[in-house]
Amino acid sequence: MARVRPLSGFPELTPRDRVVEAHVLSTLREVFALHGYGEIETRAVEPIDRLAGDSEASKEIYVLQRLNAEGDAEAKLGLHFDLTVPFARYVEENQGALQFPFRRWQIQKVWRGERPQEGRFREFYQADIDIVARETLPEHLESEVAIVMARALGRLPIPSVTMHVNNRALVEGFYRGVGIDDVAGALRSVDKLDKIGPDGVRAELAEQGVSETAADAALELARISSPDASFAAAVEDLWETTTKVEDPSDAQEQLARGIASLTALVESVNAAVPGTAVADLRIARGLDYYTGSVYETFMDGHEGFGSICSGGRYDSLVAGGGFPGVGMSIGVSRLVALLLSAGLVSATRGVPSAVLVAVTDEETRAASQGIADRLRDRGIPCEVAPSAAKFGKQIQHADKRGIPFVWFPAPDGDGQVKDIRTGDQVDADADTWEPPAADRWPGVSAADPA
RNA sequence: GUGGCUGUAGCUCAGCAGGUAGAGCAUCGCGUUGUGGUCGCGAGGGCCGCGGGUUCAAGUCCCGUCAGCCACCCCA
Repeated sequence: MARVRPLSGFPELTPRDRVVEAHVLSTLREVFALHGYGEIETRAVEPIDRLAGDSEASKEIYVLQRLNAEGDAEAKLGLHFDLTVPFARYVEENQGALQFPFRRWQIQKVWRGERPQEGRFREFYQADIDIVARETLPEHLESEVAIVMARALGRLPIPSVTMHVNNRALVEGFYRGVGIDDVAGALRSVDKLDKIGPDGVRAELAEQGVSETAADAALELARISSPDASFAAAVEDLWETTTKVEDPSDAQEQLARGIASLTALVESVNAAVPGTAVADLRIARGLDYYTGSVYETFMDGHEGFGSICSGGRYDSLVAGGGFPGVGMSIGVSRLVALLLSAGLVSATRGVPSAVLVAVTDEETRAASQGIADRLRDRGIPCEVAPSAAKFGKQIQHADKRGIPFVWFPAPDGDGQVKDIRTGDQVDADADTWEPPAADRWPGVSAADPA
C-alpha cells in the first residue's frame, strides 16, 4: 500500500485546533441568527457554464466527473469556488418560496485550484451573510450587514478589527469625472497601492491610457480616509480643484450619491459598534460586480494578514437583472490558520472530556463506567481510564490531554474528584457534582496581550 | 498557473570539504508497589521527504517529483 501523504492545499486539523475552528463557526452562526438571518446550505456543485462566468475564474474550478464517464464526455459539473454564485442560483430557483428582503447566512466549504500558501488553501470554509431584495434594496441594509459582521468578529477571541469602507458609486463618479473610462481597470490598479506604491499605480494607469493628471487625482482620492464623515469635505475639495471632463454633471451626481451613502454607512456602523468603521477611499475590491458600499476588514495590529472579512453591494444577483443585494464573507479557514500559527488563540484542551474516571482495577471497571454514565446523564463529558495503571499514570494521562478533573472511585460510594491543576481533592457524588462552567467543555482562549 | 526558498528523531535544530546519523526538549522504563508534575540513572526512537543520476563512497553534489513557505496572479 502506498504511504499516505498530505495533499497540497487540503489541510486537516488536529482535534485541538478543530476546537478553535468549531468555536469560530458556532459563534458566527449564533450572531447571524441573532440578527434574523436564516441558514441555507447549497449543493457543492454547479453547472460549469454557470460557474465559469469569465475565463479568469474558470482556471480555478475543480470539475466533478464520474470516473468511468465516456471518454469524450465533457465535464458538466464543477465544485463551487464561493458561496455567492450558488446563492444567486438558489434565490432564482426558489424565489417563489422566499420572502424578501431575504436574509441568509451560509457556511460551507468552497474549492479553488490555487497555489496554496499559509492561510490560502484549495479547500476552505467561507461564512457568508447576504440580504437580497426583489426590486430595490434600501440603503440602510448596507449598514446592517457591516454591523452584523462587526458584532460577529467582536465575539471571536481575536484582537479588535477595523472595517475599511468605501463606495463604488463615489469612486466611479469621481473617476468618470476626471476622465477615467475603464473604471474597473483603474480600481484594480489602485487596489495594489500598498504593494506597488504610488509610482507603480501611476505606471499601471498610464498603461491603461489614463492621463497623468487623472492618475494623480485618483491617487489623491485614495489618500483620503477618516473614521467619521469628515472624508466628505476632503473629497469635495479635491473634486473642486481637480481637472474634469467637459460635462461632468452625470459624474458629479454619481459622486454625490456615493458620498451621501458612505457618510451614512460610516456613521451608522460606528453608532452601533463604536470605533469599527473607517471611510477609506482606497478600498477598491477587485470584483467588478459591486456597485455601492464595499468593505474590507483588518485585524488591528495584524494588518499583514490581509482582509479577513469583505464584501459589498451589488445591483443584480442574477444574470437577467433584479435581486439587488449586499453581502459580506469571512474566510474562516484562512482566519483560523492565521490565528493558530500566530499563537493568538488556543483551545483549552483537545478532547471533550472534563473528567477522567480512574480505574482502580479491572474488576471494578464497571463501577467506574457507572460513575461516568451518571456524569454523562447530567451533560458532563467524561471518559474512563484506558487501563488500571498506577494512579500517578492515570493522572498523567488526564494531564496530557488537558482533562482538568480525575475521579477516584471508592469501594464504598463514589469516592473523590481531584482538580489536577490545583491539587484540590474532595468527596463527591456523581449525581450532584458539577465542574465549573468554564471547564465543562473545551473552550478557546485568546493569547494574553504581550 | 509562473518564479523562488526550504525539507535530517514526535518538536526545534546541528551535521565540517562527499567518508557508516547527533543534541536539547518530548516519549518510555527504573529509583519511587496505587495520587502526576522535581531530581537522578537508563532505554527506545531515523526510507536524512520520495525517485533517479554522478562517485570507490551521497544527509552533503546534479536532475525530477511531492510537501511547506514566499512573491506574482487572484482573492478568503
